[in-house]
Parts: sequence; structure tokens; C-alpha cells
Amino acid sequence: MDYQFREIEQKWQKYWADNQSFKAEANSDKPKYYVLDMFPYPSGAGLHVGHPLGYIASDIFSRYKRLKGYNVLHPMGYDSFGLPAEQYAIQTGQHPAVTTETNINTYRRQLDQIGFSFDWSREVRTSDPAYYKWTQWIFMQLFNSWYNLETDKAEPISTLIHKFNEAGSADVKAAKDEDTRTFLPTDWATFSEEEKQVELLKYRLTYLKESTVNWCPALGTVLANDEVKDGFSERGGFPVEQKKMMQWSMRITAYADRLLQGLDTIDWPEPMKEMQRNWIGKSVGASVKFKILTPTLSEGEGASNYGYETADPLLWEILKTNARVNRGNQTDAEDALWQELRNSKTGHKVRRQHPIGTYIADFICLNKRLIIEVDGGYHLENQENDKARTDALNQLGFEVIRFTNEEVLSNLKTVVTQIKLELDSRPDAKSTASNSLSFGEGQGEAYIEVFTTRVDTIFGVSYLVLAPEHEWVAELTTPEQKADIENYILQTKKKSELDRMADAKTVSGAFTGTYVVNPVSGERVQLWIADYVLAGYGTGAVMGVPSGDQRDWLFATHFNLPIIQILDAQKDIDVQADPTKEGKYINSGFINGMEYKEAVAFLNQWLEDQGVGKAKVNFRQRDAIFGRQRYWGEPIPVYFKNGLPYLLKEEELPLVLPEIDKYLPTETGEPPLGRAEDWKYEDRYEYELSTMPGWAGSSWYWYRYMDAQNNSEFASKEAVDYWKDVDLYIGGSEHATGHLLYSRFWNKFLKDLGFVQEEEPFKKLINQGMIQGRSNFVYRVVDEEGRGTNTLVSAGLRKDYKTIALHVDVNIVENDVLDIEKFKAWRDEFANAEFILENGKYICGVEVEKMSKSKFNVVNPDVLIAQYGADTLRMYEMFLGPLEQSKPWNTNGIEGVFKFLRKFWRLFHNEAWEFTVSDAEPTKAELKALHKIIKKVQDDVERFSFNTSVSSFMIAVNELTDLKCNKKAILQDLVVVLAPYAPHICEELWSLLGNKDLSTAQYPVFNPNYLVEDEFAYPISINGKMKMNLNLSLTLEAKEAEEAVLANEQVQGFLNGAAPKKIIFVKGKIVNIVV
RNA sequence: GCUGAAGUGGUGGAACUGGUAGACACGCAGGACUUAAAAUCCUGUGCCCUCAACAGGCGUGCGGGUUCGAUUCCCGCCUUCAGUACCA
Repeated sequence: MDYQFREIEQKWQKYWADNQSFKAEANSDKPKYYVLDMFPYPSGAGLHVGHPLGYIASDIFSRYKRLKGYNVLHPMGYDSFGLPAEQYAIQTGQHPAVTTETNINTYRRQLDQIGFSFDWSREVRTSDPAYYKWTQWIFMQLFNSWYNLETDKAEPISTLIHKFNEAGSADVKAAKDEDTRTFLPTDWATFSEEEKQVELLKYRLTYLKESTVNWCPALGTVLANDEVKDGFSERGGFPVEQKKMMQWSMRITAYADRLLQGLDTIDWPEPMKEMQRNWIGKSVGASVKFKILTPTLSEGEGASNYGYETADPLLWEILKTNARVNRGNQTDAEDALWQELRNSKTGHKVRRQHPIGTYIADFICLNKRLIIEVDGGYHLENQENDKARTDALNQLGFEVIRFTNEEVLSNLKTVVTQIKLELDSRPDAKSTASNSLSFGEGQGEAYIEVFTTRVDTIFGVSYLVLAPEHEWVAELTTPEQKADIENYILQTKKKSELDRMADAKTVSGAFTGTYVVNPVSGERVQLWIADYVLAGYGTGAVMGVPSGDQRDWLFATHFNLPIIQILDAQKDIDVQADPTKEGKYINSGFINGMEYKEAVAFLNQWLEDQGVGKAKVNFRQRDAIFGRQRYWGEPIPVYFKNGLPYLLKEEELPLVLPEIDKYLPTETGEPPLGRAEDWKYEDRYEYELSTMPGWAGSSWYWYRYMDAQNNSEFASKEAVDYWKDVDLYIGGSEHATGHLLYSRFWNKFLKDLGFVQEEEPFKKLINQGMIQGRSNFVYRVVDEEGRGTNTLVSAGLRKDYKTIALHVDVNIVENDVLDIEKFKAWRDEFANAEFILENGKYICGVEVEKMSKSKFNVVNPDVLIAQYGADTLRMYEMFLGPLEQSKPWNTNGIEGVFKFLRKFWRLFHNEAWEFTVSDAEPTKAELKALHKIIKKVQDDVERFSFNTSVSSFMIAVNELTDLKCNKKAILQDLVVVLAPYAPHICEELWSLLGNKDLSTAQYPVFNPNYLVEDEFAYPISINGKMKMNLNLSLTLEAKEAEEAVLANEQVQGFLNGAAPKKIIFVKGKIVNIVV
């Protein structure tokens, strides 16, 4: 019989399903191999021809590995929570679960007919309660954990509570919120239950916090940063605004360093790793504090309302913030002393980190007008600063006493006694404080902190810049500059609404009128605002070093600010900046003469000693917002008591999505879950109404496949210990900073708690390229008035006419030739169209675009399978080009692959299409052809070069056809080698050859002896130009070969009497004669 | 701008470690079979000069270099695609 692909494919697809041919064994003596595809979101449109590309590659690989004796796990499932089903539900009222089910059925049908070797007994669906029970369970583990920076891993929250009980919070090194409190074990004991929970929430790996979120009013939900593109939602393109909300977040930043380091241990494409590195955005540098010089106030201004709040009113907000940060960053000495002074232990009320004038006092007793300062070492600069400070504070009517860190730590008792004596001996002041405040210009302690990666250039600072959105801008603007600054801020806001990218190169900014002091040089520099500084990165403030940074150089040049050379190696800084790190420092105070490395180390140390900065690592990545105000997602297993979140009990999982009447927010603006009736925990407490984001379910699904039916664990320990990790993961590069990053994060977390074994989940990753659409066009002739006529002109002749291009359905075009009859039937308006042909054909124009319905360039795999069969489709998709390369889909050429399969089928059949094979001994040539392909396919598959093996199959079949080979000994092995690519035809032939179950066959063993040759047709080249071939024995060594070559008449002819200077002979490769 | 990948016939692409550039396939041209078409089979097909050649020249984005020999290695430039961005 001729090659009847329809019957063959249906027959074997049924056989595989009935026999569960591809079920992975739970335990096996064979080595394990885990091949994973990124599971699809089942959209209503079904699969187009681009979707299966990666699945075909992974299927070939899985089938190949099975033949090579591996116990292969190759599962498939559905990422079935998501926005489109919910949008559809809003429009039609149909429950998303129903839509999802329908779509999954379409996907399953389409996948089945391509003949994939998935183990469907392990299918997962993220929207199935039996699945999301475990997504919720992982959420609970995260809630119950904190990140210990000392052990560098996540630990149960109980170990944190233990630390609080034993030693308080001072020594805890954790990834946490900024506003945690410092307390003693005795304080912890006195905290109420609510206070404890509030404090613990600041440490948990998933936590509730007021954050600025990307709120999309049109979608009624919060979006992650990677779901927002240029201020619009990725899905739908609706405007997105910033809004403050209480939100669940995941403390992924705790893992930033490990996520970065892990990249060096995995076999992923370099661009993927690079994208993750950029996303995490680690910068090593320093933070430096620049003191703010108080702007001069006009008379009469000032703040009498501040009462005992003794701070300079203008700087009050800033000082308050600084003070709060300082309280969280107490030195050991300050902390020790505070424990002795607090709660009026001395008999006097003492405050710490209290703003006073333009300073922050370490400790202060307002009633006694006494300030107690604890300092670092005795640097000369320090003493000078301290003196200035003391003088200023004295002027405000305060006495200052100072102790060093050392004194406090080694002699705490004496220090405390001294303070007590001083306090007791002083008269009460009875608040007259603020009257004596002066607002003259003076050296203050209010500061702006900047982050820099080039701390070595700090002596070259000629100005400071704040982001226009920086919260202190208003405070720091002098009355004279107020108009300028407000105007600039207004422009910035307008600009961000328009296209900010467009004028990225224009320099703009405004001077605040305020000056700050460079801590290393004491120089006074101007404080500006400019929109090139981003509020969201670092501290929202940068230092400007025009000689070393081109952007700063442009800014300084534009606003006529000084440009200071700082390295002797800097060149042409009057023309542009020179960011070199070479040479020795000049104009740089105490680092003059140093080189880069030395200067950085010295400065970091110096800044820290002075308390005005320190080495710092900054990350671009922020914690991941975890809540979505949507219906179709996993409910968060949390309820609220007295406004605080509590977890459900484990045995109460899953918390199932409740039914609601409409899939919209409530009238009061609550998420859709607010509509659920009688939905309360223990009938009393409110559940969390947000659901989890799309990436929750996909961040651990590969573990569920290991043990998909387990009801008591997310996967059994035995299963996880056996399968461990994914050996090969194939999917699109669009998931680089979403799914792939979150999955690595959850995996590391699960490993820390001992639930899984591997630090990294996906050992090897391959990105299949995007399949683009290839649109075809017809050209309608337009008359003088620009109206379309009824005449269409072929692409090659269109330049002679005035035309407009129209998309035409690619399915009625073959090899760019339009099927005119089908075209006339396609649209009524074309029924009577006339055609101007070239060479009797209508040739269509071509353009590469995104594959989409509106462009009529969608090719449905169903159509191709009906016409050519699944085996042809599989091989053709591979034949198209390298897997990782993006390319337009083009059905031209699928015939060639189909012809190949028929030719292959033909090898097993005689002229009358009867199955006939011979038992004769194979010849040397036949064995050579076979073993060449055995080796080639093996090499190609191992390096994921599937397109080249398809070519090689064609060569092998062409060779065997030429040899008229129908010998069973050859063909049987060939069937096994081809089986991963074209499984149906091979399974049929395998069974016709008298075997059973190709999936249990062995890949043939390559025998190099069959490829050994005695002779080789050496290319003979003269001066590197190939001239001719010459057959020589492969046993010949250089000398004999040279003689043989020179003796050849034809070679002599090419030499034409010239004497060879040199002869290069590479055995088995080439002979090159140099004349 | 930065980062990454890539530029090879009419087209998709091959050449894996510096050793015969263009495998394999599409398309195209010619032929066989056929009343005819489809299907199938055979032959040719990088470009230029040439009636033709088993004659010569040019050819892997461009310009240089290393080498007996470069699509492959090095330097500079151009173009395309992807990601990312006033990231301090």
C-alpha cells in the first residue's frame, strides 16, 4: 500500500494512549531524564503552527533518550489561571472554569494529533483545587519563614522568635523591612500578641505592606513591573497609574545574590542569563552623605508651633527621616548606652536621635538641656567638626558632653554614672526652647544620601541632583528658586505623560537654591533637580562628576558648573567626559597620587570611620508584588483578625474559589471576591480578597509532575529525591525575567526548608525561536481618483500601476502563487475580479509580520496534518532551521519532507506497493550509509541541531534508494534512528518488520569500522585555490603523498613548469602546493 | 546608548576543531511518461566572460590583518533582529 499517513497516525496514537506507552516509571534502574516544556496558557484561539515548535524538539529529545535507555519524564499540563478567561467571563457571564475547560479540550485534541510522547497520567492544571492547594501551601511556608543573612538561607519563623526571646532584635541579621524596631528580650516579652505579629510581618518572606503599585483601572487590578510596558498594560494596552495600596509582596530581594550566583552554575543561553543579571541589577559602590546647608530664611519666617520639637522647621521632615534611619542603624555603643538611659532609668526623660536645630542629637534630655554624644575615633577632622557642632548647639542653649565608642563599651557603668551626675546637677529648663533657635546658615547634620559606583571620583563632584519627585524637594527649595523649581516639576510631569524617550538627550534641570557640603573636601556645591535622576533607583539622588561621566559633563556644560579633572590620565575633558580608571588621582585631597583600587578601599574606610558613608551594594530589583484584584486566580489562604493577617490551618486547604454573581470589583471597590456571600473564616473573619498573580502556579509546577496525584504532599520525598531537577527545559525567551526568575526563587526557598534537593531547578535551558507570520499580498489597481478597481495585478508587474496592497489568506496561496479560483470564492467582492498575470500566474507579495488573524497569515497545524500528516509536520518544523533562531513560517517546502517520507516508505515496498524486505547480508556501502546516519543523528540530537539531522535522513534514504537496499538488517536500525522524528510511520514499519513497541527499542550502536576508507579523493590546491581531486591511499604519509601528487600529469599541467616552494599535506584532508 | 545574537545563491539553510563554500530542500529551466493535467522520474541550476569547455575570473555584509590556506581567528566599520535603559 502507498503511504497512508492518516490511518497509520490514528492507529498508533490510539495504541500509545491505550498502552500508556510513555508513562514514566516511578522507580527504575535506568538513569532518569526529565524533559520539560513550558506549559501553555490554554487560550481560545488554539494552537497555531508556531506553538508546537518547542514541543516537537523536546519530544524528539525525549523519544531519543528513551531509546538510549533512560527513564524519561516528559509531562504536559496547563497554566490555566489567567486574565483572558476572566475578561471573557466579564463580557459573557460564563464561568472562567467553563471557558478554560473548553479551551483545554481543544489544546489536548491538537496536541494529541501531533503524536507527542507526553505522560498524560501526570497532567497538571494550575486552576485545579487539588493543584492550587499546594500553591497555597507554599505561600504558607513563605509566610512562616524569614531570611537569615548569617546562615544565608530561609528559616522557619520560629527560629526568629527564639532569637527575639533570647537576645532581642539587635543582633538579628535578616532580610527585612526598613522600619523594624530594636528591642530587648524583656521588651519582646511585654509586647502584645498584635505587636508581635506586626513586628514579625516585617521579616516574613511574604508580607503585607503599603506599597506603590501599578494600578490599571481598566483591568481593575494591580500589575507586576514586567506586565507594564511604557506606562501601559502589556495585555490590552490600557493606561497604568501609580497607587498606594496594602499589598502582599514576596521578599525575592533576599535571594538577589543567590539568584545572581546561581546563573554561573547552569547551562542557559547567555542572553537569558544576561537578562536576569540586568533585571537583578547589582551595582557595587558606596553611599555617601552630603550635609545640607540651611537655606537662609527671610525674616519673620520660622516655626513657633514646633514647641519642644526643637528642630529647624524647614528641615524637620528631613531630620525626622534621618533620625528614623539612624535609630535602625545604631552602633553597638549607642545601643548599649540607650539600654541604660531609656525609660527614665536615670530618673530623667532622655530621647535618642532627636532632631535639634539642623542637627540630630544622639541622646538628649530636653528638660535639662543636655546633649550626650557618642563618637567614633579621634580623627583630626572629626574633632574640628565636633567643635563646630558643639558651638552651634551651645548657641541654642544646650550643653554637650561627649564619650567615645570605646569608653561606652569598655566602661559603661562609669559613663552612665557621669551622665546621671550631670543631669542631677542641672536646673530644669521649663521649655523656652524654640525662641532661642537661630536659622542662620551653619554646618548641619541634615544630609542627602547618594549612591555612586565611582566613589573614587568624589573629589570631582561639582553639584548634586535630586529626582524631581524626591520627597524633600519642596523643603529644600529657597523662596527665590521656588518658581523655577515648580515650573520644572510641572514640565517633567507633562513630559512623562508624553514621550519621555524622545528627548532623552536634551539637558534639563533646575537649581533649588540650596547648597550641600562634600564630606571629603568640605567644598560647597549646588543642589539641583533634574529628570535624568530616577526617584525609584538608589536614593533618588546622585552626585555629579562632570569630568568622569558624560551625562554629568553635558549637565555641567549646559548649566555652567565647574568641571574638575581628577585623574592625570583623563584626556580632553574640555570636549567630553573621560570615565577612565587609569592613572593617579589629582585635585583629590588625601587620595592624591593613589590609584583606583587603593583609592576606593581607602575612601570606603574613611567614609565609614567618619560616619558619612560606607561601601554599599545596590540592587535594581524590588520585592515582587503578589496580590491581584482578580477572580480567576488562587485565593490567598489568609484571614484577618483585628486588621492583622493570619494563616489558615494546613488541613483547611485548599481554600476554594467561591462562586460570585459577577466577575467585577464590588461597588465599594473591593476585588471580585468581595462579592462572595457568606464567605468568612469561621463565619467571623474576613478572608483576604486578592488572589495570587499568574506566576504563582507556574513557579513550582515541575515538582508536581514528579508526583501529580499525591494528596498529602506537593510531591513525595521519594519522588523529589529521584527526579531531582529538570535536565532539559525548552521554552520561549519572553519568560526570562518573569517565570524563570520566580521559579528559581521558589526553588531556592523550598531547598532552604529542605523540601527539595537542588539549588537550581532547570539545569539546561533552550529557547526556541519565535515563529513569525509570513503575510501574502495582492495588489489592487487604483484609478485616478484613488478608488479601487476590480483589477488585481501580479506582484512583479505592480510598479507599472498605481496599486494598494491587500492581505490575502496565506492558505489559498502556494509558493507565493495565488489560487485564483479559491481567491474568487474567498470574498464576494472578488468574485468577478480580473487579473493581470505574469507568465500565466498571479504572484503574491510577501512580508514578515506577527502571526495574527487580522493579517490572514495564521497557519493552523490541523490543516497541515490533514494534508500531509503529523510526521511530515514534525519533520518540516525541524527542517525549517536551527531551533533557537526566530524565523517566519513558510509552508513552501513542506512537500519536500512529505516526499522524503514517501521515499522512505518506498524502501520497504516493491513496485506494487507490497511490503517486501530481504534477509540478505548487507553490503559495505549499505552499512556505511546506515552507520553514517546513526552517528550523525546521535551527534545532532545531543547538540539540539535537529534541522541538520533531517537533511541527513534525506541523504541516507537517497543513498539507500540508489543502492536499491531493502535489507531488513539495515532498514530495521534506520527505523529506530528515525523514530524520534517521525514516530508514526516508524512504529508502523517496526510492527510490519515483526516487532512490538518501538518505545522500548534500543538505539543502534554506532560502529566506526564501517566508515573506514582506504582511499580519499584529496583536494589538490595551488596557493590555496582548489584545482582538482586526486585519489590517494589513506595509508600514505606526507613524503610519499607529495611524490605521488607531483608525479601526476594533471598536477604538472596546473603547475605549468613552476617549481613548488613548499607542499602542505594534511592526512585525510588536503594537499596544498605553494609556488 | 548599552548588552546579546546574527549577516552565505532566487528562497530556507549546511559547512561541528582554520582544510574541497553552497550539503539537504524549495523554487526555477529543460526532458521522460500522458490525449492532457496532476502525480512520479531524470538532467541542469552561485555570479561574470564565453558557441562551449574536464579554460579563466569573481564570490560567505564592507575595509584591513594573521596564515601555505579564513564563512571560521584578530582589528576597524556597516546593517538587521532581540532585550534593556537617563541604573548614578
